[in-house]
Amino acid sequence: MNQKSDRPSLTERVYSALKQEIFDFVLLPGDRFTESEIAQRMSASRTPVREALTLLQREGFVDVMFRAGWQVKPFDFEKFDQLYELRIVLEQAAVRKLCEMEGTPDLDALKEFWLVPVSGRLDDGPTVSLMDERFHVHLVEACGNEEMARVHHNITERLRIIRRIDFTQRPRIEATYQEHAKILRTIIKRRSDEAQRLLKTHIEESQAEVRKITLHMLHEARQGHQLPKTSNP
Amino acid sequence: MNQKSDRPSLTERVYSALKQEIFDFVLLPGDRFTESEIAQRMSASRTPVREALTLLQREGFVDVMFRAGWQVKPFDFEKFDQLYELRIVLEQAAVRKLCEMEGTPDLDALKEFWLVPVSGRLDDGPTVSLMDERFHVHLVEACGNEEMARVHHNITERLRIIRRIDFTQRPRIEATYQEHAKILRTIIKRRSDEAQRLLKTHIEESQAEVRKITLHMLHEARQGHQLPKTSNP
DNA sequence: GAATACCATCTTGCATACATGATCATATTC
DNA sequence: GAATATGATCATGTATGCAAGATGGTATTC
Repeated sequence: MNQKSDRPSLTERVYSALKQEIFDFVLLPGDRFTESEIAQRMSASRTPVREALTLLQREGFVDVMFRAGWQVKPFDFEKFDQLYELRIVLEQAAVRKLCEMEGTPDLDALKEFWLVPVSGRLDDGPTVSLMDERFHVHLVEACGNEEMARVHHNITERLRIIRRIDFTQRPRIEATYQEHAKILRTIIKRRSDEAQRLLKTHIEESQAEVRKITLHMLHEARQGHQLPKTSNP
Repeated sequence: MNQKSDRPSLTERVYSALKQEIFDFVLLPGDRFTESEIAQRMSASRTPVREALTLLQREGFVDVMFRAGWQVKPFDFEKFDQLYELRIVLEQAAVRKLCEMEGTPDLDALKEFWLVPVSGRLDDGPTVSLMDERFHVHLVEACGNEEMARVHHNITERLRIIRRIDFTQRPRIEATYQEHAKILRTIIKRRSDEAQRLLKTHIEESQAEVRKITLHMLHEARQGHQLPKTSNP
């Protein structure tokens, strides 16, 4: 009866592709582009492109200028800070729920990856970055509140662009392994407050690191070569 | 430069109008409708209607069936519970921020309405319902995190349909006045934990009341006249 | 030479056209 | 009479057409 037809529509295809291009810096923050341009690149008409862009706009990834093209939303560090703060709020709530849960929370997948001897650890930045994201997403999903998971997922995507910067450096990868392991063990022991504290510190450290590197990159870019025309105020 | 053109587009107009119709039960949960039908009613073409519907779909207000029309999302009490829980998480975080804020939080508008002698209280259900919503929204806005406020705003809209039920009864209006006043005073005294506790209880009481009445209404509807074809499983 | 006026071009916002698949009432078959 | 087959109708998904406004470069003026 409820067809739901999961045959992916063109709109969805364009939507995902555009979002991915933003994540992959194919479209840089501040870049301007037009609907026809995207339509041609994606072999679609303007209609599904427009629908995809309307969604991306609502989610804060792009801006439209009246009859004057679209723009990838420029970096806004204040927004990033707010999103980080929100992330902490949600993940802390999730951890609290996990610790107070009746049955055993489903953390097997996480344990399998993060609770391993040092010899079993990966050191590939992009992979660990991906797994780090999954760790936090999974934590929230495991607490059983789908709406919370949905909101958290959106925030995660908004932050993805800058979070990966965190894993360009070796020490951060090791720190992530250690901290994730400790957080997991504390949750398993049901020590809610301690787990929340660890989680908060963990996220804030990552946030601080990202900010440090980003500012450094911006500084370098401003001094040296041209910065992509990010019209940050 | 950045035009931003706040001349409201047709898409936006249709979007708001449709959402309002859902809030006002002009479109009932479970109702099915078509794009052309809406387009005609709103004096627009299908294009802006589709864009508006795409947004509403993403926000969880409507469902689309492949080539078989649209449907106002049927009541889903599990979702409502999850949204209530999320509301509590966000508002508690906001209250914590308010209590720990450096300057004086901007709560004047709230004080003016809620910290009044009994004689100055309103007893009009719809009005108090509106002001109740504003109370909670304002609380989150005052804490200064726009992203948190945005998410909270969306949740508030998703819950609006059933929250108004809470104010169909006189005692609940009085309770709301008392509880809001107490919460405000506790925040002003910067007693964070106490304020959070009060807020949580306040929301949960409202939630319990709503659920009680809703179940009663559903029961009556199932027994007596036909329920709008809400295909809840 | 600088600033302004103007025109061709481009871009979005909206309307419309068309194709494929879903739906439902009717007809047909056993 | 019930169940299935069938076809007209309708709905969405996508492409395209058109209009009004934004943009940018050129010409003109002082």
